[in-house]
Amino acid sequence: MGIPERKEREKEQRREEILNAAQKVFFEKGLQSSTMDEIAELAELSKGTLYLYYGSKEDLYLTVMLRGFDLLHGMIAEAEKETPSPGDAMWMMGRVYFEFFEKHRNFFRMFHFLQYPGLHKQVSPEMMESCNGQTQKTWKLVIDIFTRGIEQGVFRRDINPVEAAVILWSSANSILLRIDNECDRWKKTLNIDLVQVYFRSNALFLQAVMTPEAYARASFVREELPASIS
Amino acid sequence: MGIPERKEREKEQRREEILNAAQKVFFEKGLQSSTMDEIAELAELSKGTLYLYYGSKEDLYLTVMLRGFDLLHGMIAEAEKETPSPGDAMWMMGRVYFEFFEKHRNFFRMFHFLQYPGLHKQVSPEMMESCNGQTQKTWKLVIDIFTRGIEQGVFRRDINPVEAAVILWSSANSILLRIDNECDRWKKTLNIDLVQVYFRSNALFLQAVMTPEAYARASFVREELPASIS
DNA sequence: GTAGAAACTGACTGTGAGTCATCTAAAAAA
DNA sequence: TTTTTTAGATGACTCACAGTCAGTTTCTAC
Repeated sequence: MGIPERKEREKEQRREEILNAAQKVFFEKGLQSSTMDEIAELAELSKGTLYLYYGSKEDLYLTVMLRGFDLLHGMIAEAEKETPSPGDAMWMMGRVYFEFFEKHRNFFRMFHFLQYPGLHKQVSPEMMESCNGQTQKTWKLVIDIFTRGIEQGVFRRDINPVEAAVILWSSANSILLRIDNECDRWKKTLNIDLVQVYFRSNALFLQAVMTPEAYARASFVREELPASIS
Repeated sequence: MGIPERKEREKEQRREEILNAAQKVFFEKGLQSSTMDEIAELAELSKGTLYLYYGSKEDLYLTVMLRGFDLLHGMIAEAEKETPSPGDAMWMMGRVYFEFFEKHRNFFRMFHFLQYPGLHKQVSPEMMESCNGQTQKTWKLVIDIFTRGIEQGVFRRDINPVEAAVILWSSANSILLRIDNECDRWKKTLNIDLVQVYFRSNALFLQAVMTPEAYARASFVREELPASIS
């Protein structure tokens, strides 16, 4: 254990410490209302030091977000491993994403930073690349399930696995976002439980892309849905 | 025409002038990069004056956005009026939103301000109310088509019109957002045309919620899709 | 012990949202 | 016509905060 190695370790540790402080502050206040001074104070470092480790506030934010991506990827990978039938696995994707949404709401909210246009000014290209790589990895998992399902005759042969993944993921994401923002409003004004809508939407989609035989056999069809979280 | 009336008119006109300047600047630079000073200069007024007419930068932004909502509402209302069959009308909703997306991309992008959490700090409650009212109005149009379609046996009786509207709108919105941000990436890395995905997603959804007989009769099924915009 | 490198600091700069004491010109009153 | 009142407009100012950098401290090597 030479000195350079120890220093390298210490540097990495400092990076982590900063990231932990940032995560705490970002979770509490969101990107806009968090300040670098506050993060620095929590990390017991000066503001200048933060910039030795991270290029900008946004870079720091995205690095925290990547932890969320990792977490979600892990959850999805595990669910996929434990669900051999592609039809059921696809249904599990929806359930797992919902579970992630409930347990790690702060990370879920961070994800939408990427989608919000015009907020990327300060993000370094390398950071952008990291994020794209991470998302690609997770997309690949979902697309592969579709590909496998088509080969096994579970999904219709005329659907494109990538297209199906985009459709399922986009609508799931969009409805969860609505649950996060507007759940109470929909409940009050139109008596709609958006959580139910989320699962019905996924079910409707699967019914549309699965072959009738596979759908009839699928075990999720009569599964009990989670209760509303409102 | 008394003096108070004239003054009132002039005040309203000034409000509009400010709004026009703001729209131009926001369209060019987005919310973050636009400054009140720049808007003031373009409107040939001092910054202080802007705050006599609008409570905050965000209020001003949302007021511009409301113009976009109006525009979209008008387009949807007209399409609905000219399409008697609820099945075709639902398909038209997707086409009209796409047309809006293409022609008024700047407004489309503004819409997502509402969804982005934590950006609403500076928005006045009245402004929020206005936005909710506007969106409700447009939701109602879509929901009514579903309700009518169910009564006429075009849509399955076991679907809830509000739920169907949420699902269709959310997924459409989400895919358009992806087209806006990531169209080229998907084309390059996976050779996927997201515009096609958008229309296929809508078609898949309609197939799932329409009765088989109505679907067989629907005129949109074999319609030619718009070419990619990439 | 000392030279030099690496890590850290915090006062400083620049920017931009929002404020407010002051000014101006039009309307009302005299 | 002159004076008073008032609504509307102004822009210099404050305050907050991201990002910088000249200077300081701490650690390593010799």
